[in-house]
Amino acid sequence: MLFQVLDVDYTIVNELPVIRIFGKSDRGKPVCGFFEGNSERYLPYFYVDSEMDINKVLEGETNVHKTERVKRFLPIGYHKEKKDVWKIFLKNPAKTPELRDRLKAKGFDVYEADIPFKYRFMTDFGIRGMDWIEVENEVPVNTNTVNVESKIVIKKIKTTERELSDLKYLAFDIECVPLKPGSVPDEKYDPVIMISLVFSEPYKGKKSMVISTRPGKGVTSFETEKEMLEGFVKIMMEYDPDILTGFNVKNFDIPYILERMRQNEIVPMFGRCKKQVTANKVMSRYRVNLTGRIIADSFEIVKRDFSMKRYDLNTVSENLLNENKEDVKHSEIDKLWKGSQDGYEKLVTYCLKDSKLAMSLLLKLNLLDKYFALAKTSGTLMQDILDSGETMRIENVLLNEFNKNGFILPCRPEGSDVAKREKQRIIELKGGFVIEPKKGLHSSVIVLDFKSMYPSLIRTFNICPTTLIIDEDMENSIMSPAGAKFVPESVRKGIIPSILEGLMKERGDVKKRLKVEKDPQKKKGLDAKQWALKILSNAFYGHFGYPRAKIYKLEIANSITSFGRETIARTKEFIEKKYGYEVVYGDTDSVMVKIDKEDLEEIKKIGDSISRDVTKNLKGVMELEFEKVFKRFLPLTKKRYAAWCFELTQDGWKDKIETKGIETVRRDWCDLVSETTKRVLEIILKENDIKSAVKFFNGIVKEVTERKVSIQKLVITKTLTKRADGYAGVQPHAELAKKMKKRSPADAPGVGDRIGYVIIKGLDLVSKRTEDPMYVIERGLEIDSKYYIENQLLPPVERIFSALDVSKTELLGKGKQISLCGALNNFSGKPKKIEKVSLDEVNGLICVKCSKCYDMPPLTGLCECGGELMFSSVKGIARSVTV
DNA sequence: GCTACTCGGGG
DNA sequence: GTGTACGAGTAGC
Repeated sequence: MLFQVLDVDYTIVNELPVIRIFGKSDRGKPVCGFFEGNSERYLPYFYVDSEMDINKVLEGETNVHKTERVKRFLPIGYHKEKKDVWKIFLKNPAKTPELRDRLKAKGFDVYEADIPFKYRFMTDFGIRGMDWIEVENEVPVNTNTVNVESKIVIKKIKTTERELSDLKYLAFDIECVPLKPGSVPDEKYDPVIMISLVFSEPYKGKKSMVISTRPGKGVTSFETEKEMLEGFVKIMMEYDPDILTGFNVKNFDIPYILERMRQNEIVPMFGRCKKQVTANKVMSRYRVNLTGRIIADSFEIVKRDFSMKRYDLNTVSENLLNENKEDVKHSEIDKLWKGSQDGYEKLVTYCLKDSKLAMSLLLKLNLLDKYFALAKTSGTLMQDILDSGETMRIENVLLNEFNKNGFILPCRPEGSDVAKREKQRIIELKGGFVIEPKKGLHSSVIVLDFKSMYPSLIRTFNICPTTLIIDEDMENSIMSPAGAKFVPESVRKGIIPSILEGLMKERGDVKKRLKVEKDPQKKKGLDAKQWALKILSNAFYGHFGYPRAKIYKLEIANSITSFGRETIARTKEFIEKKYGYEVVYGDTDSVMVKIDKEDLEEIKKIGDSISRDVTKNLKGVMELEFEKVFKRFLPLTKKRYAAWCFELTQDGWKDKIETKGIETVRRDWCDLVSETTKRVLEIILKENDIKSAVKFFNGIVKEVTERKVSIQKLVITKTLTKRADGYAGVQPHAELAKKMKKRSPADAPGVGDRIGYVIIKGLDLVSKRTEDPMYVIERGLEIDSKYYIENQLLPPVERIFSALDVSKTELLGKGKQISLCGALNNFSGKPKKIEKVSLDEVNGLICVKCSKCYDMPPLTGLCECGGELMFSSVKGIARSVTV
């Protein structure tokens, strides 16, 4: 039998563990393989480095099975010889931490005592997540501990290479109604009213289903919530998906449904073993345990893989699928649920659409390809790849490779060590070298990059914890500019350099295959593979400087960056001295070289020849590459620039505007800002015309002042995350929500709603001058053009222009901006005092003593000169204002 | 400029 | 489950 590994866990049989491998056979059948061990039971173990007789220490430890004296290399520092260490075998994996902590408390050096049993097994038997396993002469097992038909004993394990099997997907979405309208549903009290399910393979001839406690067209209805939830479990078990998906199901739908099952006294059992499904809250996030299936939450993956302003299902589907959610507001769900049959059916469609979209995201965009590749290359189980970050992947690779070569790994640090490391890291870890940018707008700049710089440095200089020379003196050692010393490859090749060599060579092979591959499906798979190899290679460097890492070594991290800084500095010098070109900028692994040619092909030729020349003079596997051309390059500061970029692709040269560190989209900016910033950059970079860009901006300022800009472009949007009166400070959108509630409680925005607002003219704090755009249009209110110019448009644009020495006054169109107060003073000479004016005549504040004008009252309530402030209007100064 | 805190998605 | 885990963006100093 042949099957692909989806999940691994263990169960206790006769007080000893038995490994279970959950997978999908080549014939599309779910399988569970049981592995007990061959002649001997396979048991958990860890290591202790001690000269003492450990058996004396372990007397009375009931969980210890046996001990062995074995030879291993210690992981940190170069050691000529393996050392005698104790290998302690245990009975119950779950009780390992207890013993580990007792030994640690007694001062013993403990190794590999924090490896989950399933990973201990996988490492020892060379099994990686999503691997194919070949089993011969399978023997069926008689057990009722798993909900899988094919249950077999595994005696011998052999892995093979094969394409991904066809997996079965289920997308679902729940709807629930809060008992208290307008609040967020509470899983303790508020029932689930409806669940939609979408199947990747038909289930009883259906592509989708909606189950609910109210009958309707196309709805499978149940009498009670309890029956519906039982129905949900039944469908899940019968359909038996490998992958469970939905939008934010991991942090909402699943925990919610589990609590509803508890309230209804249903045992939550819908995985592939007879263990209850649990969702544990860890630091405000849930971790769901669903044995044998993989939860792949579309929301989480999209958030990781795509950069967007917002990540709600509608925005995400619009951007990635060109589809939209059904148009139902949260506050409407209650009405539709309780209202007419037509309205109810709208709710059904809405619920179904959400599941469909979640499924489409996963399948149409092949979102999982990259993660399947990461699971295989790092050896991590698919669920862990989706749930956890880089650390776990790296440490899995490390465990595999260290063990294979006779090394053992340290344990993860304890809380107090992490805190110490965090402090030390800030002080001692030095990053890459950023070349001071040459001011101005440059033309024809070549971008040259070091190919995989940090991994290449690690390989070139044999940087590894296993080659680090600790307090020994040795000839021929390699010394980094940071001072650490490593043994050369001839003495011992480091494990990490070897890992990286393997990963990088494999990536080269995959890329070669990718070039000739024609089949689009296979191409996607190969592309995911090369991406995973790159991501993994690049993550090693960071690991040495990560305070929670098993191998945290600042000497190593600093050695890598110091070699990097040296390389970049030398490269800059080399290019400037030998070629006479100017290096206008560079960051960590790149140099931007300004040359005097126009033609792209010609420029590339020069770039290639410089790269070759530099590479020739570099050590080891270091390589400088031509990357792209900046036809125009505008550096603002270190780490911030805009460029008109040309890249050579398979279909010739492709151009785009590239920005780094310049915010073009920000949540709290209105559309006008991003549009204007974008256009300004375009004029500067593409037309090479600063004056024209200034003129364009002057025009926008004028349009705003003259109120010619569509109000839609001035709308700023924020989400009301809690009740409007629950905010501590003054929040613009919360203030508006309060106002709207006063006007019409029924239509007021509720918690979770997005609120769009504009800033209108007035005397209050800006945050209190927020208004509903519709209300502004209806009432013909005046927007605060000064706010939009000074606080929205100017900040980003000013940063760009200051790199070109264009001043703020030029941007505002000098002469035209006489402040209203100035005009007022000029008209009236000395301000006259008027007792009362109405609010719409007020246009600012004025000091009675020195006549200085203010749009907003200073915090002190008084003028800088100490004078009293009065309202000013076209008519003069008012003591009070009628509203 | 840096550090501390908040909030996202879901209904 | 031999594991205790974000991260971008904004407010505040």
